[in-house]
Amino acid sequence: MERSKAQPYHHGQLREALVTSGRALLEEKGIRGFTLRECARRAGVSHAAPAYHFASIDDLLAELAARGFDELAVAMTTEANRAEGGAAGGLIGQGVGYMAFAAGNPALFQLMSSREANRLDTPALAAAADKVRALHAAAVEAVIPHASGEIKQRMADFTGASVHGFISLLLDGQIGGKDSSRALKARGLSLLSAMAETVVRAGG
Amino acid sequence: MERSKAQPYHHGQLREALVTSGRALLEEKGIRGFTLRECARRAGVSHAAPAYHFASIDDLLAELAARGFDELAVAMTTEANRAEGGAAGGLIGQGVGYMAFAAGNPALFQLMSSREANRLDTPALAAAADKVRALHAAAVEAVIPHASGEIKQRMADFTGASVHGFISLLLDGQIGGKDSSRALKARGLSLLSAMAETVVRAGG
DNA sequence: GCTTCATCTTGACGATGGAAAGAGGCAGAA
DNA sequence: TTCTGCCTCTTTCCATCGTCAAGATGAAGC
Repeated sequence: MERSKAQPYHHGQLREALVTSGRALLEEKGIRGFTLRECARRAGVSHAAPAYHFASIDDLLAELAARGFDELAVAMTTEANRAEGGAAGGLIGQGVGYMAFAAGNPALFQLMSSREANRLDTPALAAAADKVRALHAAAVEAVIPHASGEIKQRMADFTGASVHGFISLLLDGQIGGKDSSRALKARGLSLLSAMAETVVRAGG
Repeated sequence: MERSKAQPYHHGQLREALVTSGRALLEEKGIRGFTLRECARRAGVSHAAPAYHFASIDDLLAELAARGFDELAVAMTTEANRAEGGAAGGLIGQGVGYMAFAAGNPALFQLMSSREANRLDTPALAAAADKVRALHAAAVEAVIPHASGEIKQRMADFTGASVHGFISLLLDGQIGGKDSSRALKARGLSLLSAMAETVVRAGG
């Protein structure tokens, strides 16, 4: 069969291409609309080609989730570094990065947030999620370095739950149904600053 | 074909049977492992029988989610009524009911929490979710009846996000990985009481 | 008893995830 | 250079899925 130069027999970058097309497909069709064959189609290969790179569709989803956590970590770090206000500002910045990532990649974020319900579990995914958690714990630690371990953990629970819960409910339409994007950002920032204040108080 | 008395041609309660088997299947196999045909099999009917009662598989999932919200509302109300400590105790009770329901029905809860990602949207589902939200708003209102509308809303955001975020992260293994069930309950209660205290302070 | 009609079954269609077998092309050995 | 082996991709096949269309069943009203 004739083959154009754009689609040689050996793709060469198929794994990356599948991750890219898969991520787009996930956001377009949602978790339940995601199919391996459509990913392959968009990457320009046959439906069985992905098998060599991903053992199963769940393996590809797990890879997408793992890369999502990597990217989430970058977003959190970037915003934390840009923020002013010392350690507390850094913690708020992490929250901003977290929410911005979730808002920008809602379906991927939901996949990451419900990998248990979707039965996804690979070492790479666990490690990527661990890294995000460590980043968050370090930010809390920086705000209240002299507090007890228990208080630090409680504050990490509290801040993590607040940020994750707020953006999750928002993306799911449970809060702020008719508010403007601008107003929602203000509500998010308000939540973040109140949250940071609570942590600071807990450290004193 | 011969038919046992247990499986007459007309099931009679098929809709209810499908909801029951579907709910069990959801918890067993997760959202991505859920199939309409398996629901029908467990209900003892042919694979096409559900079509008369549910327009599509998404329609059945939406029904499961809607009933989940109904049940969640009952759990919240029951715990709130049982709680002591006035309005603040009631708010805490709602949180206890919320977490208990989520912990007892993790897959269903995740379905309810990501219906956007799963593209589920029916009037009954929206109404059931609204009722839960109204219940929560009323509990906050009862704690700080004299506060401004903005503060009430902010406190509802805050408490909703805290409770939802905590139990979501917990069910997904993001927090409390190796802790005992007892310790986790304590952490949850600690979070709830701190949360209620924050609301009370916001009202003064 | 007969009709009617909601309910359920059977059978079919296209699509999916996955396995098996074979073709294509690159890279190292001769 | 040519040959050989292996990694990659295609083709073909299978069981299963959701959904549709057509037919069978039986309860309820006449």
